[in-house]
Amino acid sequence: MPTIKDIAEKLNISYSTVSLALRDSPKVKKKTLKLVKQTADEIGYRPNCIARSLVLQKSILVAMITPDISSPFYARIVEGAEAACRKKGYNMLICNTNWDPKWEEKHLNLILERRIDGAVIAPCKIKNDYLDKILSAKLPIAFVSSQYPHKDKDNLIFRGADNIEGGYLATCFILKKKQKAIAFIGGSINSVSLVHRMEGYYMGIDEADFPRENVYTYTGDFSQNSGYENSLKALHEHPEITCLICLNDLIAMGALKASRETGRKVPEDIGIIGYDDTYLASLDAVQLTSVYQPKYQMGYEAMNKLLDRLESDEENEPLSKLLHCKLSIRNSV
Amino acid sequence: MPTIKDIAEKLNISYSTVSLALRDSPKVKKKTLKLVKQTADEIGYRPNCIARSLVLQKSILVAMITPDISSPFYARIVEGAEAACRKKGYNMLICNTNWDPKWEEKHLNLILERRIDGAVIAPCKIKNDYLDKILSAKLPIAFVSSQYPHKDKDNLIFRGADNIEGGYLATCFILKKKQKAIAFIGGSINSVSLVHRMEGYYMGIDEADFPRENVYTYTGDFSQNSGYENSLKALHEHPEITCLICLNDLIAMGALKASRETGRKVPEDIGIIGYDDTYLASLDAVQLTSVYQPKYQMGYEAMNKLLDRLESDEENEPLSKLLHCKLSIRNSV
DNA sequence: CATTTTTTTTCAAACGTTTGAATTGACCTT
DNA sequence: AAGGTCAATTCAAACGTTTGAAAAAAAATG
Repeated sequence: MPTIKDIAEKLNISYSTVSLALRDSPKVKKKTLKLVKQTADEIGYRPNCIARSLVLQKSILVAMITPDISSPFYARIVEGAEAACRKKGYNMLICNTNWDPKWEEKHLNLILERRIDGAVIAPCKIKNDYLDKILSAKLPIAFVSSQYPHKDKDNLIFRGADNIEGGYLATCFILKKKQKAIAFIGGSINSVSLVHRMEGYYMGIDEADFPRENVYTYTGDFSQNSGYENSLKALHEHPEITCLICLNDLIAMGALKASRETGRKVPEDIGIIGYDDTYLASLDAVQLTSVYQPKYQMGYEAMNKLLDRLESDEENEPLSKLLHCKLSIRNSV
Repeated sequence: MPTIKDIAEKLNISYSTVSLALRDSPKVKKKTLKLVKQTADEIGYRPNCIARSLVLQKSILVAMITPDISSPFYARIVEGAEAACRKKGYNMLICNTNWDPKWEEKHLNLILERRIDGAVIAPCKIKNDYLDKILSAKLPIAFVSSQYPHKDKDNLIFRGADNIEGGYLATCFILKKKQKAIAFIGGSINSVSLVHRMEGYYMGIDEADFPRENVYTYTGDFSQNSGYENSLKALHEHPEITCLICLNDLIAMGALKASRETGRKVPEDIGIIGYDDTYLASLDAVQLTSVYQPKYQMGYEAMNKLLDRLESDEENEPLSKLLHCKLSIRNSV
């Protein structure tokens, strides 16, 4: 592949001049500039980003770390982040952790070694030693979806939805109608956002004076299958349940299936409410009532803020911002 | 950030030795090796991939270009590709083209400049001048999903499903039952795979001696909404239609909605068949019969083959491989 | 025409690695 | 004691850029 030197030799000028010319420096004579660009085209010259990165000490490369890029929730966040990158001319590395902290660590290490300029991360665990280490290593990081508890918390970029609000909206809504018993389906408490969400759920429950002994909890992971099995179990152990509160839409899909299989009609016999309001919920065949989170916006703003920080030090709006949830009411409650 | 030189100075040895030691060269005394690694740990040394890439002339970085990473079809392909990268220790850049050849070109250019080692691409257009240029620039590229027509075709890596077979399976299946009229919904012919798919569809139609004048075609894009609108139009213009053949699952979702809204029951009054067999089709609430493509496998194998080629020149299995489709029969026909 | 000023070009070091060739020093042979 | 072998280390160039400082060339000034 041709280099700057090749152009220089061909034109019999120094390669400093070529370098300057290629970047439209006003220092170089217009005639030379044109000549340089022309021969660059001719021999098919491409700037070498690697060399450039080495001297400039930045890579114009940024990473996005998510637990599961194939989930409709994270996919939408990734989309937003990608859009922000595209707009600013950055490239984005995508790293899937599969909910495994080991892989999260591995990816973060690689990011450090690649001298990536920064990363947006949707952490898969509430707290991590290596995340602390990375944060003290001053690698610019933005958190999305889940806030990270860190001593220097006020200096962290974060975009996520108000999960307390989201949970609160959900239980308020379902308890407007009379419920005999309700159950939470899915989600082990391993992230801050879930803790908040539960807090919100219970706020609504207490406010409606619904007896806590009629609230059951079934923990599991975030998959459709886990939702299915836990719902079956719940409906079997407590047939009086009139509403399944699912910790995301995928789980709700499983709950829908379980309800139907046990001969219950939705929403007549049982209510089901999801969380995230992914496009699954909006499918005509599904029509799931769900708590909307501004996923795209979260991804976009987190990345955008990160890139802002990379490019200048002036900060205008706050680093951390909690976005509002709202209820997408459809036909499952 | 500390460098090799820092370690060398601290230990009063040359930095060549440090470099060797860090990579476990047998040339360096065990005692020194241990000492080097220890101090590297102490001062928090991280190898600098950029410098390394510059001298080694490779970046251990690979790109995946897709039209739409948020579509369940491509997302699954990306997952497969990502898995292959992870296994071999490569990082993957993800590039979204949004079905826009302009962005495809831009991404390819950046890939060239970044000295990315290679790319897997799911092209958004049947033919492109700049893709030709890139191919002659000898950047290792693997095609996935859509085959690319190129003079040096036999030397291209490709993994995709047999779309002729897939289309054939679909029409054979629906024509086992009696149909009055059928319609194709969605998809403009801009990719080789679609051409093949249509060929397959018609193979089945002709084999069943179904009259071609009872076959209608409605073109559009690949979105749910396009599926919805085209289906409405089709059912309005030709109420006798008894089956909608959708060019992907998203379109089928729209068709499902349109059918329901016009008071038709699925599958009693109208049959709907999708393509790709994404997890949308498998949702309990949806139960869409669809043509399965091995998406994950396509992504995985394309990337894997690409990485193989990057690491050695020996080729054992063929570069290009057409995978089999099969019918996932559910409850919509 | 000699000076000064301005424009344009070149020099050379730097970024952090890798690596073939050269060097050093220890130990063994004869 | 000279020569040879081997292990361990060091030298120095290379990868392809950028950039402040120096130099050269051109233009303006008196």
